[in-house]
Amino acid sequence: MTPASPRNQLLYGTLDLLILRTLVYGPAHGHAIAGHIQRVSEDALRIETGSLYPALHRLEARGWIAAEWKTSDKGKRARYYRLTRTGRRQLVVEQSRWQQLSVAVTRVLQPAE
Amino acid sequence: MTPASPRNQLLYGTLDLLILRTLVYGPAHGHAIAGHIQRVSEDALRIETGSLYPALHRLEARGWIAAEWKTSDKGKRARYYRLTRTGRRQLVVEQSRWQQLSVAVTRVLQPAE
DNA sequence: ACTCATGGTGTAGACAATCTACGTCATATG
DNA sequence: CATATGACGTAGATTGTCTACACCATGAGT
Repeated sequence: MTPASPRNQLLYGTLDLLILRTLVYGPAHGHAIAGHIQRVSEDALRIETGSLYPALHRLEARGWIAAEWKTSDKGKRARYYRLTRTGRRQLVVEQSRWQQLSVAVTRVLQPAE
Repeated sequence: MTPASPRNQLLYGTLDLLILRTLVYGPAHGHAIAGHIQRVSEDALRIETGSLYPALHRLEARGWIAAEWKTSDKGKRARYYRLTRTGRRQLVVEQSRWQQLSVAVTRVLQPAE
Protein backbone atom coordinates (compact mmCIF):
# COMPACT_ATOMS: atom_id res chain seq x y z
CA MET A 1 0.00 0.00 0.00
CA THR A 2 1.32 3.39 1.09
CA PRO A 3 -0.31 5.05 -1.88
CA ALA A 4 2.49 7.55 -2.38
CA SER A 5 5.65 6.03 -0.96
CA PRO A 6 8.59 8.03 -2.23
CA ARG A 7 11.57 6.80 -0.25
CA ASN A 8 13.46 4.09 -2.05
CA GLN A 9 14.57 6.74 -4.42
CA LEU A 10 18.10 6.90 -5.68
CA LEU A 11 19.80 10.18 -6.47
CA TYR A 12 18.13 11.62 -9.56
CA GLY A 13 20.25 11.83 -12.67
CA THR A 14 22.88 9.46 -11.34
CA LEU A 15 21.42 6.39 -12.99
CA ASP A 16 22.78 7.16 -16.43
CA LEU A 17 26.19 7.62 -14.94
CA LEU A 18 26.02 4.35 -13.04
CA ILE A 19 24.98 2.44 -16.14
CA LEU A 20 27.68 3.96 -18.33
CA ARG A 21 30.29 3.23 -15.70
CA THR A 22 29.20 -0.37 -15.40
CA LEU A 23 29.52 -0.94 -19.14
CA VAL A 24 33.21 -0.05 -19.02
CA TYR A 25 33.77 -3.68 -17.99
CA GLY A 26 32.26 -4.83 -21.27
CA PRO A 27 28.82 -5.46 -22.75
CA ALA A 28 26.06 -6.56 -20.42
CA HIS A 29 22.30 -6.92 -20.40
CA GLY A 30 19.90 -4.92 -18.25
CA HIS A 31 19.42 -7.42 -15.51
CA ALA A 32 23.14 -7.88 -15.12
CA ILE A 33 23.79 -4.15 -15.05
CA ALA A 34 21.30 -3.62 -12.26
CA GLY A 35 22.71 -6.59 -10.39
CA HIS A 36 26.24 -5.31 -10.69
CA ILE A 37 25.36 -1.87 -9.39
CA GLN A 38 23.47 -3.36 -6.49
CA ARG A 39 26.35 -5.66 -5.59
CA VAL A 40 29.13 -3.12 -5.88
CA SER A 41 27.16 -0.58 -3.86
CA GLU A 42 26.59 -3.22 -1.21
CA ASP A 43 22.84 -3.05 -1.63
CA ALA A 44 22.65 0.70 -1.16
CA LEU A 45 21.57 1.22 -4.77
CA ARG A 46 18.69 -0.90 -5.95
CA ILE A 47 17.46 -0.14 -9.44
CA GLU A 48 13.85 -0.90 -10.31
CA THR A 49 12.95 -2.22 -13.72
CA GLY A 50 10.72 0.76 -14.30
CA SER A 51 13.79 2.96 -14.06
CA LEU A 52 16.27 0.60 -15.65
CA TYR A 53 14.73 -0.03 -19.05
CA PRO A 54 13.63 3.53 -19.75
CA ALA A 55 17.16 4.59 -18.86
CA LEU A 56 18.70 2.06 -21.22
CA HIS A 57 16.41 3.15 -24.03
CA ARG A 58 17.16 6.77 -23.46
CA LEU A 59 20.91 6.16 -23.41
CA GLU A 60 20.59 4.18 -26.62
CA ALA A 61 18.50 6.93 -28.23
CA ARG A 62 21.22 9.41 -27.38
CA GLY A 63 23.80 7.17 -28.96
CA TRP A 64 25.77 6.57 -25.81
CA ILE A 65 25.21 2.83 -25.80
CA ALA A 66 24.35 0.33 -28.53
CA ALA A 67 22.36 -2.88 -28.25
CA GLU A 68 22.31 -6.36 -29.67
CA TRP A 69 20.21 -9.42 -28.95
CA LYS A 70 22.17 -12.38 -27.67
CA THR A 71 21.80 -15.38 -25.42
CA SER A 72 22.65 -14.93 -21.77
CA ASP A 73 24.68 -17.22 -19.51
CA LYS A 74 21.48 -18.89 -18.40
CA GLY A 75 20.49 -19.50 -21.98
CA LYS A 76 17.81 -16.80 -22.10
CA ARG A 77 17.50 -14.19 -24.82
CA ALA A 78 18.82 -10.88 -23.61
CA ARG A 79 19.67 -7.47 -24.98
CA TYR A 80 23.36 -6.77 -24.59
CA TYR A 81 24.45 -3.16 -24.36
CA ARG A 82 27.90 -1.79 -24.98
CA LEU A 83 29.44 1.66 -24.63
CA THR A 84 29.84 3.63 -27.83
CA ARG A 85 32.65 6.03 -28.46
CA THR A 86 30.47 9.03 -27.60
CA GLY A 87 29.19 7.13 -24.60
CA ARG A 88 32.70 6.90 -23.30
CA ARG A 89 33.08 10.63 -23.71
CA GLN A 90 29.78 11.20 -21.99
CA LEU A 91 30.89 9.05 -19.09
CA VAL A 92 33.81 11.37 -18.50
CA VAL A 93 31.52 14.38 -18.58
CA GLU A 94 29.02 12.93 -16.16
CA GLN A 95 31.64 11.58 -13.87
CA SER A 96 33.25 14.98 -13.47
CA ARG A 97 29.87 16.60 -13.05
CA TRP A 98 29.10 14.19 -10.24
CA GLN A 99 32.46 14.80 -8.68
CA GLN A 100 31.97 18.53 -8.75
CA LEU A 101 28.45 18.48 -7.38
CA SER A 102 29.12 15.98 -4.64
CA VAL A 103 32.13 17.94 -3.47
CA ALA A 104 30.03 21.09 -3.45
CA VAL A 105 27.29 19.50 -1.38
CA THR A 106 29.81 18.09 1.03
CA ARG A 107 31.38 21.51 1.33
CA VAL A 108 28.04 22.96 2.41
CA LEU A 109 27.46 20.15 4.87
CA GLN A 110 30.82 20.37 6.56
CA PRO A 111 32.30 23.79 5.99
CA ALA A 112 36.06 23.95 6.32
CA GLU A 113 37.56 24.55 9.78
CA MET B 1 16.44 30.97 -25.58
CA THR B 2 17.40 27.31 -25.56
CA PRO B 3 13.77 26.20 -25.30
CA ALA B 4 14.63 23.17 -23.25
CA SER B 5 17.92 23.88 -21.48
CA PRO B 6 18.65 20.91 -19.29
CA ARG B 7 22.01 21.26 -17.54
CA ASN B 8 22.04 23.79 -14.73
CA GLN B 9 20.34 21.25 -12.60
CA LEU B 10 21.49 20.55 -9.09
CA LEU B 11 21.23 17.13 -7.56
CA TYR B 12 17.54 16.42 -6.98
CA GLY B 13 16.44 16.05 -3.40
CA THR B 14 19.54 17.68 -2.04
CA LEU B 15 18.03 21.13 -1.86
CA ASP B 16 16.04 20.46 1.29
CA LEU B 17 19.15 19.17 2.93
CA LEU B 18 21.17 22.22 1.91
CA ILE B 19 18.54 24.59 3.25
CA LEU B 20 18.19 22.80 6.55
CA ARG B 21 21.94 22.70 7.00
CA THR B 22 22.23 26.41 6.28
CA LEU B 23 19.69 27.27 8.94
CA VAL B 24 21.82 25.67 11.62
CA TYR B 25 23.69 28.98 11.76
CA GLY B 26 20.50 30.74 12.75
CA PRO B 27 17.39 32.18 11.09
CA ALA B 28 17.71 33.56 7.60
CA HIS B 29 15.50 34.65 4.73
CA GLY B 30 15.29 32.97 1.34
CA HIS B 31 17.61 35.24 -0.55
CA ALA B 32 20.27 34.93 2.12
CA ILE B 33 19.97 31.16 2.24
CA ALA B 34 20.51 30.85 -1.49
CA GLY B 35 23.41 33.28 -1.31
CA HIS B 36 25.05 31.35 1.48
CA ILE B 37 24.83 28.06 -0.33
CA GLN B 38 26.22 29.59 -3.46
CA ARG B 39 29.11 31.18 -1.61
CA VAL B 40 30.05 28.17 0.47
CA SER B 41 29.91 25.89 -2.55
CA GLU B 42 32.14 28.31 -4.41
CA ASP B 43 29.52 28.94 -7.06
CA ALA B 44 29.00 25.28 -7.86
CA LEU B 45 25.47 25.34 -6.44
CA ARG B 46 23.25 28.10 -7.72
CA ILE B 47 19.66 27.95 -6.55
CA GLU B 48 16.98 29.49 -8.72
CA THR B 49 14.05 31.27 -7.14
CA GLY B 50 11.65 28.86 -8.77
CA SER B 51 13.26 26.09 -6.74
CA LEU B 52 14.00 28.06 -3.61
CA TYR B 53 10.59 29.31 -2.60
CA PRO B 54 8.65 26.14 -3.33
CA ALA B 55 11.27 24.31 -1.27
CA LEU B 56 10.89 26.71 1.65
CA HIS B 57 7.12 26.39 1.56
CA ARG B 58 7.29 22.65 1.44
CA LEU B 59 9.72 22.50 4.34
CA GLU B 60 7.46 24.81 6.31
CA ALA B 61 4.40 22.71 5.46
CA ARG B 62 6.21 19.68 6.80
CA GLY B 63 7.01 21.51 9.99
CA TRP B 64 10.76 21.37 9.56
CA ILE B 65 11.17 25.11 9.47
CA ALA B 66 9.06 27.99 10.79
CA ALA B 67 8.71 31.48 9.39
CA GLU B 68 8.29 35.00 10.59
CA TRP B 69 8.17 38.37 8.80
CA LYS B 70 10.96 40.72 9.76
CA THR B 71 13.05 43.46 8.29
CA SER B 72 16.28 42.52 6.58
CA ASP B 73 19.69 44.15 6.89
CA LYS B 74 18.90 46.27 3.89
CA GLY B 75 15.69 47.40 5.47
CA LYS B 76 13.41 45.33 3.25
CA ARG B 77 10.62 43.12 4.52
CA ALA B 78 11.72 39.52 4.45
CA ARG B 79 10.50 36.18 5.66
CA TYR B 80 12.91 34.73 8.17
CA TYR B 81 13.01 30.97 8.54
CA ARG B 82 14.36 28.99 11.45
CA LEU B 83 14.89 25.29 12.10
CA THR B 84 12.27 23.62 14.24
CA ARG B 85 13.00 20.77 16.57
CA THR B 86 11.72 18.20 14.08
CA GLY B 87 13.64 20.02 11.38
CA ARG B 88 16.81 19.39 13.29
CA ARG B 89 15.96 15.72 13.47
CA GLN B 90 15.17 15.67 9.78
CA LEU B 91 18.50 17.25 9.02
CA VAL B 92 20.25 14.34 10.66
CA VAL B 93 18.18 11.89 8.66
CA GLU B 94 18.82 13.56 5.35
CA GLN B 95 22.45 14.10 6.05
CA SER B 96 23.02 10.43 6.69
CA ARG B 97 20.95 9.51 3.67
CA TRP B 98 23.13 11.74 1.53
CA GLN B 99 26.24 10.29 3.07
CA GLN B 100 25.13 6.76 2.36
CA LEU B 101 24.06 7.40 -1.20
CA SER B 102 27.06 9.43 -2.17
CA VAL B 103 29.39 6.81 -0.80
CA ALA B 104 27.49 4.17 -2.73
CA VAL B 105 27.74 6.07 -5.99
CA THR B 106 31.42 6.70 -5.44
CA ARG B 107 31.90 3.02 -4.76
CA VAL B 108 30.42 2.18 -8.14
CA LEU B 109 32.53 4.79 -9.86
CA GLN B 110 35.81 3.73 -8.35
CA PRO B 111 35.59 0.15 -7.15
CA ALA B 112 37.98 -0.83 -4.38
CA GLU B 113 41.25 -2.76 -4.87
C1' DA C 1 4.88 -34.00 -23.36
C1' DC C 2 3.41 -30.76 -19.87
C1' DT C 3 3.85 -27.45 -16.26
C1' DC C 4 5.92 -24.04 -13.96
C1' DA C 5 9.58 -21.33 -11.97
C1' DT C 6 12.93 -18.26 -13.59
C1' DG C 7 15.24 -14.89 -16.25
C1' DG C 8 14.67 -11.11 -18.87
C1' DT C 9 12.33 -7.21 -21.26
C1' DG C 10 8.92 -3.96 -21.38
C1' DT C 11 5.05 -0.14 -20.61
C1' DA C 12 1.57 2.97 -18.31
C1' DG C 13 0.72 6.22 -15.10
C1' DA C 14 1.68 8.59 -10.79
C1' DC C 15 4.64 11.65 -8.50
C1' DA C 16 8.02 14.92 -7.22
C1' DA C 17 11.85 18.29 -7.74
C1' DT C 18 13.87 21.35 -10.44
C1' DC C 19 14.04 24.92 -14.01
C1' DT C 20 12.60 29.03 -16.91
C1' DA C 21 10.12 32.95 -17.21
C1' DC C 22 7.24 35.70 -15.49
C1' DG C 23 4.97 39.05 -12.01
C1' DT C 24 4.54 41.76 -7.71
C1' DC C 25 5.48 44.72 -3.85
C1' DA C 26 7.99 47.78 -0.63
C1' DT C 27 11.75 50.33 0.63
C1' DA C 28 15.99 52.94 -0.11
C1' DT C 29 18.26 56.14 -2.83
C1' DG C 30 19.12 59.93 -5.95
C1' DC D 1 9.01 61.59 -7.24
C1' DA D 2 11.16 58.14 -10.00
C1' DT D 3 13.76 54.28 -10.28
C1' DA D 4 16.73 50.51 -8.91
C1' DT D 5 16.97 46.89 -5.93
C1' DG D 6 15.84 43.49 -2.49
C1' DA D 7 12.79 40.09 -1.69
C1' DC D 8 8.88 37.02 -2.39
C1' DG D 9 6.06 34.47 -5.29
C1' DT D 10 3.61 31.37 -9.02
C1' DA D 11 2.61 28.84 -13.52
C1' DG D 12 3.90 25.52 -16.52
C1' DA D 13 7.29 22.54 -18.69
C1' DT D 14 10.49 19.01 -18.27
C1' DT D 15 12.53 15.07 -16.50
C1' DG D 16 13.74 10.92 -13.82
C1' DT D 17 12.30 7.85 -10.75
C1' DC D 18 8.92 4.64 -8.78
C1' DT D 19 4.99 1.20 -8.44
C1' DA D 20 2.52 -2.10 -10.56
C1' DC D 21 1.59 -4.48 -14.07
C1' DA D 22 2.15 -7.64 -18.38
C1' DC D 23 4.64 -10.50 -21.49
C1' DC D 24 7.66 -14.04 -23.50
C1' DA D 25 11.12 -17.76 -23.83
C1' DT D 26 13.83 -21.15 -21.95
C1' DG D 27 15.26 -24.65 -18.54
C1' DA D 28 14.10 -27.99 -15.21
C1' DG D 29 11.27 -31.23 -13.03
C1' DT D 30 7.81 -34.71 -13.41
